[in-house]
Amino acid sequence: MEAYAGPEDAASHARFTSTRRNAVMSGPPGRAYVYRVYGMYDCLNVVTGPDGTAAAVLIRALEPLEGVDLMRAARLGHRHGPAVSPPDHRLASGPGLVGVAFGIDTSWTGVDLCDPAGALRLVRDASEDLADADVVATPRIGIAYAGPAWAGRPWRFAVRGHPSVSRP
DNA sequence: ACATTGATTACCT
DNA sequence: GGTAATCAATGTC
Repeated sequence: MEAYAGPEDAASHARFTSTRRNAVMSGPPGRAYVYRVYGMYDCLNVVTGPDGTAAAVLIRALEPLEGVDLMRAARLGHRHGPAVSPPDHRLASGPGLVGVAFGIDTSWTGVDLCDPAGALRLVRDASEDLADADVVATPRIGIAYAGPAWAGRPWRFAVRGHPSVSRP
């Protein structure tokens, strides 16, 4: 995952004046912010700042634990679904692929991810204690345009050596 | 109204 | 190593 701040963050979508795309970033936390990159991939963020403060976390990758068959089906049905299917652990190993695997598009923006009855929600899985996970912090990916001061910040977090992480 | 660009990925040599 | 696909948003006229 990767952290993005408000107008002061030269790498953040919130650096621009509020638009229909990024307005939700300034709203209450726990909501979804989905944007389209390069005209093809829809990337999922979780709004994190308090209401009135723009901030969000981009879900860059995740490990498929259940519904692998559904993810493969979603991938095949996607307009940019690749011809060959990857191994299970690579079904969501990138921000664009997370969107493809879950069938998420920009219409999901604003959805409350903390609603226990929601179709897409954040849960705490007590069966796996991530407090002991070997987490590494690295610079964010693909934001060199923001300049060294921001591109150099280690705001990307990943489990070290995890097979589902998008890049080492 | 038109030109440029990106929080990416898959496929090619 | 390089490039095509494809569009919302920004910047320029």
